[in-house]
Amino acid sequence: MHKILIIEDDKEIAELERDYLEVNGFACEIASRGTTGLEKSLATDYDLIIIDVMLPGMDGFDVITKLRKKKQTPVIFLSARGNDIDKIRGLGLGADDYMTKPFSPGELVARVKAHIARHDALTNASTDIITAGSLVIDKDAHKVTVGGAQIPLTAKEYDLLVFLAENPNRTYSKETLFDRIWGMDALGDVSTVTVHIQRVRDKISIGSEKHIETVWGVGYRFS
Amino acid sequence: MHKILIIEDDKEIAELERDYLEVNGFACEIASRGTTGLEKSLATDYDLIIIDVMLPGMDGFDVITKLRKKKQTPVIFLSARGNDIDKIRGLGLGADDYMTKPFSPGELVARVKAHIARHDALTNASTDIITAGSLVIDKDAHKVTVGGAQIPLTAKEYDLLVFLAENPNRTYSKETLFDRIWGMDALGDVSTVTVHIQRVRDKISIGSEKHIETVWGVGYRFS
DNA sequence: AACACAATTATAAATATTTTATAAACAAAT
DNA sequence: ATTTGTTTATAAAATATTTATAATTGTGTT
Repeated sequence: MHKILIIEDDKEIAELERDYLEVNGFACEIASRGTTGLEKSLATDYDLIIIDVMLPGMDGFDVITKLRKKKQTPVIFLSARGNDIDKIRGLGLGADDYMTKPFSPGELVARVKAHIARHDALTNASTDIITAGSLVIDKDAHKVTVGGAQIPLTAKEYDLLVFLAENPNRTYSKETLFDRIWGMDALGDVSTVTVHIQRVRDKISIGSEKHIETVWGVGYRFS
Repeated sequence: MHKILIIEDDKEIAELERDYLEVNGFACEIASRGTTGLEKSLATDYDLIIIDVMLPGMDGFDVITKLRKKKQTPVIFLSARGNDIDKIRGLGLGADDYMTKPFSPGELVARVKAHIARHDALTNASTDIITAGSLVIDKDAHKVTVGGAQIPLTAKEYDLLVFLAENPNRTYSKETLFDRIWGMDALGDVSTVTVHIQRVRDKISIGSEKHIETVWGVGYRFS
């Protein structure tokens, strides 16, 4: 089983997180101060650490800065203000994910699972991994995971998702997608693409994450 | 003959396990309490111990924790809840295998045999062992065992299985498998691969374990 | 702003196609 | 002669595509 450290001074939130994570099969420890959190994270090899930005004494920024000098444990940052998230990104503090409060526990669990799944995939000698939120695509294993749960995709669905995920933030017309995934010389209706997009969305949809957006009158975009 | 200790407070279940194991040639003893189980396991060198998590007085976690300080006897853990399994894994309690109730006696016997077979293979100076569930591949001896029973595989079947088992969680197309196992320059139909996969599956199939998965439209994957 | 209309996309279900499983016949090798 | 490997044929399963209908979005008009 995987061990998770929660560094959070609000006891209620910390216990809420712990309960949800334990129900989902993770072993959790809680540190209520930045200093104790840092000590624990250096002493033990956690699979993932959840850090709140606002902490008494040593704040989340300090904790991750000092931690990163020693270890590369995956970190999810929690903050009440979107500003902090920008700051973390800006400072290149090496957080692997960010969530703003308030967040749904389900979303937290999904993200934790995604990070664990990615890490597992990486340590199993697979190197060809694409990640987006709680979605993890392991190209070696030809496996797709959302929030840790494996999603059964058919070959075409998989190809379509991988193509879009490998080229995020670009909009492709249905014609282009058909050419790229079905082959230039394939003949058929572009409505096939619509249906496949629909099926992929169905299968990978979880919580509020919407990976494949519709660009009206133009096509689809992964983001 | 191999000696097995069953630590289980439910008399009916304990006797069911014992009966099945004895029919399969194992000598069994039963301990109905954690304390007596621990004493017995320390006093005698069993080849394998089956421990139920829920026990009166000292529970399964305590038993294995205390046992592991002295001995490395293989242990199979039984639990009614999947949660416990995670806990065992998470605490690094050194259980070698886990089963959730309800389980089929046949499955239990198969796993017991697999552990015994692996143990035998290891103590006979063989080092090149691949294990997956009740499947044991001894590359030194060029022997494959499922639930303790030796499986006669032909050369090609063996090569195919070993290749897949050595590269788990990776999907290989029939073309790739053909190249790798039959040689790049071999000529022939890829349906040969299909047939061999089929035969290997036939021979190593036992209970619900499905080692070789079909990735539809793509290939096969060992997991 | 509210409405109607057209264009586009979503969704569900039916049909067609492809891929794989299985068994058995055949060929090759030891 | 017997075991092993390969090919072939057929059945079964899974997936792809088309089609029809519903829902949504955009646009122009009042």
